[in-house]
Amino acid sequence: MAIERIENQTTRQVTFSRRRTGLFKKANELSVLCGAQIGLIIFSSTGKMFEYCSEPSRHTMG
Amino acid sequence: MAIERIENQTTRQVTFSRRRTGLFKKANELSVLCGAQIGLIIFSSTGKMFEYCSEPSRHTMG
DNA sequence: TAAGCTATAGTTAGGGC
DNA sequence: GGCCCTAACTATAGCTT
Repeated sequence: MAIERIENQTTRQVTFSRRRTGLFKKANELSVLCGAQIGLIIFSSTGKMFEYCSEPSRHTMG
Repeated sequence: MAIERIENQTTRQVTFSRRRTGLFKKANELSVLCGAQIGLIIFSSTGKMFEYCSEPSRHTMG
């Protein structure tokens, strides 16, 4: 599957929902596995905002 | 593989590098496929910063 | 550390409800 | 919109060099 804008609105919406969930999951895994601090903010093409912020880690924070 | 802090420093470093690359790639794919605007900032456990910001999309920007 | 390899675990497109 | 399913695709852990 080519990485280019999905023109069909329904398909784009479904893909956005699925991949956003996957991206948040991956961000959280990276944070936990490696003790990284991560902030992630997404604005959909309709302007809706979604965000993720990692938990503070006792390994990097006091 | 369990999602919990990797204690071995070498393994953690390698995993951080690999997964960070993967996360940036996924963020970019989501942005392009769905016309989303995305900002992502990562601080490694050693305090080094990495960031990603999507390209402006003509579909959501003027 | 950093590549490169590869088996396998994980993600997701497409479809139905 | 959400949830479930499966086939196909992708990411990556563990290993070698």
